Amino acid sequence: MTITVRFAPSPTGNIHIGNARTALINWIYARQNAGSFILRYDDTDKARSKQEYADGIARDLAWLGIKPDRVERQSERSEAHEAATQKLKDSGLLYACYETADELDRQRKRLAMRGLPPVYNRAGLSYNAEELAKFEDEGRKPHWRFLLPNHKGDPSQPERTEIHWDDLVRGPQTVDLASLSDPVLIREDGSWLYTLPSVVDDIDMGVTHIIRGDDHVTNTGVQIAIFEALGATAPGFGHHNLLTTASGEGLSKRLGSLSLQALAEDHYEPMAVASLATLIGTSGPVEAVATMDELISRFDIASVTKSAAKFDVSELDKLNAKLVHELSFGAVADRLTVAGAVGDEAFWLAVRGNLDKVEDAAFWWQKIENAAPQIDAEDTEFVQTAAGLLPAEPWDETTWGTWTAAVKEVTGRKGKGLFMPLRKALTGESHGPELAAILPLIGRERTLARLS
RNA sequence: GCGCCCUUCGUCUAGCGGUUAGGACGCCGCCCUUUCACGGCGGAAACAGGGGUUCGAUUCCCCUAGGGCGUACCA
Repeated sequence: MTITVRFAPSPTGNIHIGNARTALINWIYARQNAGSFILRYDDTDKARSKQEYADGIARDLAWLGIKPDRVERQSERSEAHEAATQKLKDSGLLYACYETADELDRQRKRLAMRGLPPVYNRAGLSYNAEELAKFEDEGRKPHWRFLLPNHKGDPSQPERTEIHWDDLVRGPQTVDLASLSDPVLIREDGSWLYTLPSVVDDIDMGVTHIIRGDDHVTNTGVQIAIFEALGATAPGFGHHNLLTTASGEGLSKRLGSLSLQALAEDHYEPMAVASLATLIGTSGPVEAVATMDELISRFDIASVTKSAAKFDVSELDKLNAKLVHELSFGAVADRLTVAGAVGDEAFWLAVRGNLDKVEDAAFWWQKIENAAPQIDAEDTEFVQTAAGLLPAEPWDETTWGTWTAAVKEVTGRKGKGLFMPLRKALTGESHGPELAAILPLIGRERTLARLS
């Protein structure tokens, strides 16, 4: 059986680093097992789902390096969902309820005040003809709940109230259905919540492993019950830990700065983001790896921890810089042009070690092309002397050594007093890439101009 | 309120009754380097608190505290 996983976002917003973690872990798991990765838009909520968000999700995943093997939309599968709905109704596992959201809210508050668990009372199971007539008269439409296979004191129900599964990351898990309300599967307006379509699609699409955030562990109990009610065997489950912000709050769609789109716009390397997003919260070293293949070979889903991990952007900055330092010219040539740094390979190799982001290369390009020389008053004479000792062209990486040796000889200066005035005159900066590499790029003519 | 889960250096974590409590990132120092960075070497740095159990608890049990998640006609 082909290992099949799915990433199933609802297209109701941009995806953030936490969603990326889920997508990446699914993707990597699929690749590790020669499996298939389905991108499935859970867009049953017509009011909030938007095409532009769906497009954005596809774009962000592509940026990360994820290319779905299949793309599906729940909204196009209502026939299958309808069939499953009918099946559940036929077997008496779906029942109509007429409480308003308000009434349900009050019921829960009442239970909470008495220190009781907020579990639905199953009133919908026992309306009499008179009550039903009254609801109809009032024009109320029902929403539909799935009858959980727990007995709650009802001897006609099976004994089993606990659902068990062996979680890919959390190990043996138990959910007690007796502490859960019968889930609403169909809204008053007749539309499905994500619950049933999700199970139906997972069955039909041959999903073998559901890998998602651990905010879904309780849901899993309900979902396994639905899988079984539909006559299917539940797939495997894996619940990874969630990411929080550095200050410990849960990630949410409100944190715009941690959206993939924002990260991309900030010029972070996709592999830096992917590395951090998948490796953090695991027992392995959190390092930036250069390729998806390497990430795939390094990641182990069993090494994911059970507690929430803090995602810190400053950590991303460091991984990003480290990655940039090792990027080959071929990998960045196109982007250099876009950034306005039209340099060649020699240029890239000279400056990459001083960059945090590839885009920063433009800064050094400017310094090489037309720096504003910085010459301190007390160095004026020294710099002019140095200008007079400039070797003839052609220049190469040995020119700097030749030149400074001559300058040292004549002026008697050495160390910082020797090279710093020259660096500042040539680049306008007191730090930067090695001058031996930079000097040939500047060339004799411009060097002369900057020294005078 | 109810339920589930979690708590080891600053951070991500290893540990599954007896360890000098290990690693990675970061930090500090030294070396390398005619700047910065890279690299090499070295260092500081942790078992949330309280009770048990035990010859012996980071490890097992209970309580407290802190945190995450769920508890929706969101996903």
